[in-house]
Amino acid sequence: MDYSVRGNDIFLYQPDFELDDTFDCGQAFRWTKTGEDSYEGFYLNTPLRISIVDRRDRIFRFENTSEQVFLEQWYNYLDLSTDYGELKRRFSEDETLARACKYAGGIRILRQDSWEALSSFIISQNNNIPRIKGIIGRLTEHYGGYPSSQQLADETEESLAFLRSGFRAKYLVDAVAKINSGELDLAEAASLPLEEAEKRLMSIKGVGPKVAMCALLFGMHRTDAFPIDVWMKRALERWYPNGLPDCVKGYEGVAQQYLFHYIRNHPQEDM
DNA sequence: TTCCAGGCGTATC
DNA sequence: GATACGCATGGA
Repeated sequence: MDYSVRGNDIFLYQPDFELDDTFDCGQAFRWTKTGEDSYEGFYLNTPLRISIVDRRDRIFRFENTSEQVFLEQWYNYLDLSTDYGELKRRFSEDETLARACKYAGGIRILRQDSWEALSSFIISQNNNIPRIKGIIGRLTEHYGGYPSSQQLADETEESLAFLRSGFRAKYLVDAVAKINSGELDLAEAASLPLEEAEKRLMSIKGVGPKVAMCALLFGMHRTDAFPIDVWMKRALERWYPNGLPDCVKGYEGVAQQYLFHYIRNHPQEDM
C-alpha cells in the first residue's frame, strides 16, 4: 500500500478504485456524492470526506483524518489488503466478466459492519435505492448515528413508524430481539460454512436467501456469498445458464458485484 | 392512475 | 419444492 500523510490528510495511491463504482453500486447506503470528485459517508460512526485529486495518477485524499484512523478503520473498510487488479485478471478469463470488470473496474467490496449491513438489507427488500437511503437517513438522524442492536432494544413496530419503512419494521424488531438475546451471533455465523451461515441468518423473520447473502458478503466479507436478486437472475439466465465459471471460485460475491453493476446499466443489451 | 423497487411470508398444490 | 399473491411506501 502506497500512502503519505500531509497535515490532517492522507493521500493514497490506488489504481483499482473509483468512488462512483464503489460508493454508488448498491452495496452501502450512507455515502453521498458531494461533488464531481468527492463523497462523504461513514464507517459505523466515523465520518469521512474522500476525493480523487489526481485521476491520471490515481491519488485519493482522505480529508481531516489521522494515520491511526486510516490504518485502523479505512484500510479495512475499503478492503485495501485485497488486490482487485489480480481478481479482475482472474475473472477476465470469462468474456462477460471481462466486459463487466472493464465497465466498472473501480468496484471494491466494502467491509461494512455486520449489524449495519444486515439491518440495511432487511430494509432494502422490495424497495428502491433512493427510498432505502431515505429510511436509513431517518434512522441515523433519529439516533445521531447508526444505532446498534442494543440501542434499538426497546423499539417496537409502532415506535419505528417514523422510519416509514412499511412492513419491514417488524423484521427489524425481530432481528434486534434475536441478536440481543444471543439467539443469533453474527460473528459466529460469519465463520460457518456458507449454507449454514445463510440458514442461521434466515432464522430472522424477513431474512431470506438474498438478504442473508448480502449481509454475509457486505457485512461479514464472505466473498463466496452470492446474492441473487432480480438483476442477478436476469444475468444468470442471459450469460450463465449452466452456472458460474470456475475462475470466480471463492470470490463469487465480488464477481456478482461487477455483474450486478454491469447488467443494471445495460438492461436490454442482448449478449 | 398504475407500475415497480437489490424479497419474503403464507397459502396452496 | 414449486408457484401465486399480498405487502407499506413513494417515485416515475
